[in-house]
Amino acid sequence: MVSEKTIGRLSLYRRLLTELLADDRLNVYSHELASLAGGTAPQVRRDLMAIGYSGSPSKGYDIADLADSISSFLDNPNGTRVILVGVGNLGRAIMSYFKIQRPTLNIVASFDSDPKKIGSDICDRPCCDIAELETKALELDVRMGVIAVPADRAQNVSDKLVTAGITGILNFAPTRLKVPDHVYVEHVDLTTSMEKVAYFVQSGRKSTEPDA
Amino acid sequence: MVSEKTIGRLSLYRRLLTELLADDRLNVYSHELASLAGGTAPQVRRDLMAIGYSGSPSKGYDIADLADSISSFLDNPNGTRVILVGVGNLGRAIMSYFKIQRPTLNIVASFDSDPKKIGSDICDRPCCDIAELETKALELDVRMGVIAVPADRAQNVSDKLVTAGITGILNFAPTRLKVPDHVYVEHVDLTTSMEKVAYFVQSGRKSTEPDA
DNA sequence: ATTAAGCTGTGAACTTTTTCACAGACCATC
DNA sequence: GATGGTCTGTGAAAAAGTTCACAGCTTAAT
Ligand SMILES: NC(=O)c1ccc[n+]([C@@H]2O[C@H](COP(=O)([O-])OP(=O)(O)OC[C@H]3O[C@@H](n4cnc5c(N)ncnc54)[C@H](O)[C@@H]3O)[C@@H](O)[C@H]2O)c1
Ligand SMILES: NC(=O)c1ccc[n+]([C@@H]2O[C@H](COP(=O)([O-])OP(=O)(O)OC[C@H]3O[C@@H](n4cnc5c(N)ncnc54)[C@H](O)[C@@H]3O)[C@@H](O)[C@H]2O)c1
Repeated sequence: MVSEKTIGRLSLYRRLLTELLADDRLNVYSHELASLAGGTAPQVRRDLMAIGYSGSPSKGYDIADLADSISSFLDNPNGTRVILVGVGNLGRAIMSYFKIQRPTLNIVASFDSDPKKIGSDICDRPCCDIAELETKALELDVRMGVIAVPADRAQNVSDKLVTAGITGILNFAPTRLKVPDHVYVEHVDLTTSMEKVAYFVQSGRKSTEPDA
Repeated sequence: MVSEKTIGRLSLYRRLLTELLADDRLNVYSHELASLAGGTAPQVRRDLMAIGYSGSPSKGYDIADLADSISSFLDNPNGTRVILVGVGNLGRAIMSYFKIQRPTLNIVASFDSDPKKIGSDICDRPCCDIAELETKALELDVRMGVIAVPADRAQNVSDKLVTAGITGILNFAPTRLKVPDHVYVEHVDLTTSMEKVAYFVQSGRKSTEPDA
């Protein structure tokens, strides 16, 4: 089984490969990809081994082909439809960023509790009443949700998402969500990230880890 | 030496302890803190052992005292002064969020290249010209920086920060920064986080990791 | 007093992740 | 067609991180 860390790095490799393609590169060696990704060559080779991809000793990896292989491993072939709850400062930043993104990751609607926002379009997507979350989510056939509401509302929103059949949540609220076993949660804790950097600045310690 | 993972969890524990304090709790057991943090009891005890903190077998840990111990381990006693570069959607969200935060983490100024933003105040802090970064950073005596500029500008901004004496960077741009050895970089890669969740949704795999 | 229960601190075992190191493949050049 | 250099794929070793399991302490109840 492919480890969670490898999944994250594959996503990174794919993005780097896309950039290389745009530069008209055709092939890449593990050590080059490693250097771009901030890792080591053996690690790149292990990660690719995990998805059963093979390169050639002379040319390295075929960039376009590898990117395709990673995509067919990572992506849902029908694309992933996403809803976002909490259209505040952060929610809006995310909406605007992923609006322009690849069609495979598609934020199809947002939800809020603020009457001023409900009914309007945020980044070309309808902003709906949080009360309609369950019905709308089923209707839109969505499996993934993003939580960007204040911390004290996050667990409640999470419960609603789970009821609506969501099985993956990206959570920006500084709260550890309690969810059933079949639901995957990724916590993005910006305060902790800030405090970690502050600690390393304060202590004078240098970076040791291959990746955050 | 305290591991990077432990540093991150200590930051989380401190926030949970602060919440418990606000609920007038005085003591907490490792298994309670573990449950709030989404971890295990032995792990909490190991993490606290790493900073040399001891609880009592009968009462567990003294909440206020433990929070203080974590703070004196993590924080610079004079506070950490931070500058942010790139006042776009994301940069503004972060400015507004950390404006209200504890005085120990203080975003003192922002920088941008857009003449419309330069000179104005963003969240009560001056927005300066990126060209002045080096001089202003020295003047403000800042050691930590946040990068929220477009990907193709990130390395250039990073170089400027390093020249200005910054030793810790929180980077939101989807670019792996090249920095000298003494500089600590934390990458927050939201696209990868999204894609990870999408993968787990698509594959039907459940969450296994103790923490993201 | 004595017993019982439930906690912490920690050596040791275990698991996961990363790195090493080298056989085998491939190409370019002589 | 042999030689040398440089790559991949991978078993094995090492390192890092986590969990187990229990001794020892403290309190509460009998
Ligand atoms: N902005 C940041 O940089 C930052 C940093 C760290 C953490 N966070 C966390 O991210 C979350 C969002 O941050 P923000 O700065 O965007 O906050 P915000 O206050 O700007 O936005 C919150 C939004 O959620 C909406 N909302 C409130 N209750 C709701 C409910 N029950 N259902 C649906 N919508 C609801 C509000 O109307 C508002 O639009 C918060 O939990 C915050 O702690 C943000
Ligand atoms: N918004 C998101 O949700 C999101 C998600 C993933 C990644 N990111 C990354 O975060 C970064 C910022 O995202 P955003 O949505 O805020 O973008 P944005 O375009 O809204 O903001 C970028 C800001 O940087 C400024 N800028 C450009 N060049 C500069 C320079 N050389 N020096 C100083 N300032 C400069 C621009 O004037 C603008 O204010 C980008 O790298 C983006 O890829 C953002």
